[in-house]
Amino acid sequence: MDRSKKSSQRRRANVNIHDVARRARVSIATVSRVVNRIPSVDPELAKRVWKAVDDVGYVPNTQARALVSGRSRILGLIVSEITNPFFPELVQEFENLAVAQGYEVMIGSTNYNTERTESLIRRMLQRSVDGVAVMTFGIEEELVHTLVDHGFPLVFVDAGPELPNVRVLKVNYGDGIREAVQHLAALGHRQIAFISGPLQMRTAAIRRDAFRNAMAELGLTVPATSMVEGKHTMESGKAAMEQLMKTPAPPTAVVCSNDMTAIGVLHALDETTHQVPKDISVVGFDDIHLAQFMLPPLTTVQMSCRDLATAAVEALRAGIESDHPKFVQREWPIQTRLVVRRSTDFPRGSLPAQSKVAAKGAARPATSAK
Amino acid sequence: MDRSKKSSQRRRANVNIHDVARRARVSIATVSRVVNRIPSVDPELAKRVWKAVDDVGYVPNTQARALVSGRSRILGLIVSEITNPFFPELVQEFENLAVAQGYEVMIGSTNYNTERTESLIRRMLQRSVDGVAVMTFGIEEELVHTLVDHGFPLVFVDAGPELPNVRVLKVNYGDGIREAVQHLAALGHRQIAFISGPLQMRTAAIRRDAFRNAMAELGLTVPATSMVEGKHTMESGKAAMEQLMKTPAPPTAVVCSNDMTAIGVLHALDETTHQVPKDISVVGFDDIHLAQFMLPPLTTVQMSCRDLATAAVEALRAGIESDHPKFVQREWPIQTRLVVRRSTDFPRGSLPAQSKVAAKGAARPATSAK
DNA sequence: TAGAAACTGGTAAGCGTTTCCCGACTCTTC
DNA sequence: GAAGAGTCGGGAAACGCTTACCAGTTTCTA
Repeated sequence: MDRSKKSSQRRRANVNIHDVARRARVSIATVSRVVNRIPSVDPELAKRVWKAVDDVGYVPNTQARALVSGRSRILGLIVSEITNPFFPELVQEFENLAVAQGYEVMIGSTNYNTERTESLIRRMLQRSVDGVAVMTFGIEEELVHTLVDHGFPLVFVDAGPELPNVRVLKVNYGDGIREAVQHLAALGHRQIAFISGPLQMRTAAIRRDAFRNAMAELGLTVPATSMVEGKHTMESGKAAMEQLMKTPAPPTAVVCSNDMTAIGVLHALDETTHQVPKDISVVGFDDIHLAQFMLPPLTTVQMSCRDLATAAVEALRAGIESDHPKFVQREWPIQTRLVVRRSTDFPRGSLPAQSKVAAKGAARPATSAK
Repeated sequence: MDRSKKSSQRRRANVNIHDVARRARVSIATVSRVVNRIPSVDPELAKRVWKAVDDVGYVPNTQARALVSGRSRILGLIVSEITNPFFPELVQEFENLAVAQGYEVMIGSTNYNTERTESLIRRMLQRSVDGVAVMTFGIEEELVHTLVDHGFPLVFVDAGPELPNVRVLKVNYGDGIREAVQHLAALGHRQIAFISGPLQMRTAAIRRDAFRNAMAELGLTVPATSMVEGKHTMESGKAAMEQLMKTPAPPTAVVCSNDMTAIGVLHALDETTHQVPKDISVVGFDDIHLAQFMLPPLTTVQMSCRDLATAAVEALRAGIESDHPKFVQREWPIQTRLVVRRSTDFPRGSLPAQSKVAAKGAARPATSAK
């Protein structure tokens, strides 16, 4: 009863700019100008056009728009794996910001798979995205090359090629990790171990170095057996912790390169008689949503998704919309900070009970657990 | 050195079909036919064209294609909240399947927010998606209306309007929940409580009814105090469990309407002296990834993301590509089944130790914990 | 009051495809 | 050897929009 209107074949275009023009008794050029808010149109006329738009229910066709303007108003977002809880949060923020700026976002996960990644890039090319944010936290060389060749604005995390259209989100791992180490040291820990991510992943190496430096600053040494390489997964975290417990002088605290690793550590300890935090303190990194849901809720270094997303979208927009893309800053700083929850405490028997409260207060910075 | 080629203004189109045509010394029509694998082209000629395509690095422009063909080859996917761990898994599967069929997917989350949802639908309309899967597990009436009016293929979960272009994924909650109840009953539980989702959410009501029926089948009664309404969140699960423990005869087992609720229950119990599963057994629903990472790993009713995604994509494709969309089946069944992990066990002291093993074997169906 | 400047709004040329229609060519067949 | 059937491939018309260019009006200045 309603769809008989225009069913020449299968669904064809809805109403178009001509319908609006006819109804408002103006040319299509004027409609276009009104819709795009080009100020040279008489306000009265504009009002008439808007009314017509409303009356006929006109929605501009993005494909046509993109075709003629050369910009798709789509931003690509490449992450490692969408099922890793860190990323949905990032995606969400990114999407909100992009949409607020009139962009759509095309999401893809590499799953650490070259073939998949290549197809992903090809897809983005085909849809002619206006720019791509690569938030994989690991440089995958080929990916970089393919993308760079095509000349559209690019954003990487931590490091990226020295090219005019590339911006880099510089995460300040040092601050957060130093806070974590100092927090543990203030609680009385001296034997602090570190479970890193896969070291060929650049971000993993950077985090590890940040840990080493923070320890050195406090004059604490880290025996080789206290540095274990994991894979940023729960399983690897569990395995790493089991290995740490076998060493002659097991640590009283463990700092992990990401939260999933820390969760693995919690699991490993759950299978022993050790309790967290009474026997061993655990610190994660990322502050994924899940961290606060663990038992006990995880003390962790927060890397704000919102900050990351904001910087990424802004850097991309700057590259796309600026008249002088060359002069846009190349590096965008991102802060990290410790969030203290319940997985860290004094090492067993380290302090007399009555001084605990004071020390605790001192050792626990900004306890904003959410 | 390379980009001087064609930089009339800001980045303009790369190579186009004309370039290929020129190089292969054919018309653009032929190139189009070759690229679209229309069989009426002489194989030799086709080979020449493919070579030209390769030589000049031609990538068809999707916008133009979409403009003329009227199909964007984009599938819309609407979920409730991408940060709820259930959804990324669904998104991933959906995307894989869609891409395999040559579609791109446009994801959006409603966040239970009407305004946001409206803008989302407007965006999808603008990008002229070929179809939309609404996987929110809750009917939001306005959403439905807006979508339905536009006539493109639609997929809903559980229930949807009776319209020719609408397909419905019918989840068989009954089977999985019955398995869960029988599992608990077999272990010896009689006082089994249920924490539902928000009951105005259709899926929540269905799950609750499935629980009631399963209990009735076993001749077990459910006192009103053992049915608590939650909100499908961790916080609400925690609150509900606290309420349950205050009742005169607290349950020995709790079935939850989703996993997040169950996780909340775990948290509530963690703050008491009750242990899971020794004192209380807990069963979730969904089998989110996280479920197996809990302490203890959660026994839960699995609703397979892959099944859901597969059905959604297929139903959508059927609506889009079929010559006779009317004859495509309206209902697509989805199974559920129990996955037994470690959060369920005998009620304390219910069975003598020596018979445990046997009972356990009997009571634990298909223990495929991953 | 004439002429220039400032505004408005219309015409039409693409943007890169797909696809209809038709002509050219190759085979058959009588 | 010519006519009819069957292939193949090219020309050109959309698809819906933006925007350069231009023409008509109005307003301002000398």
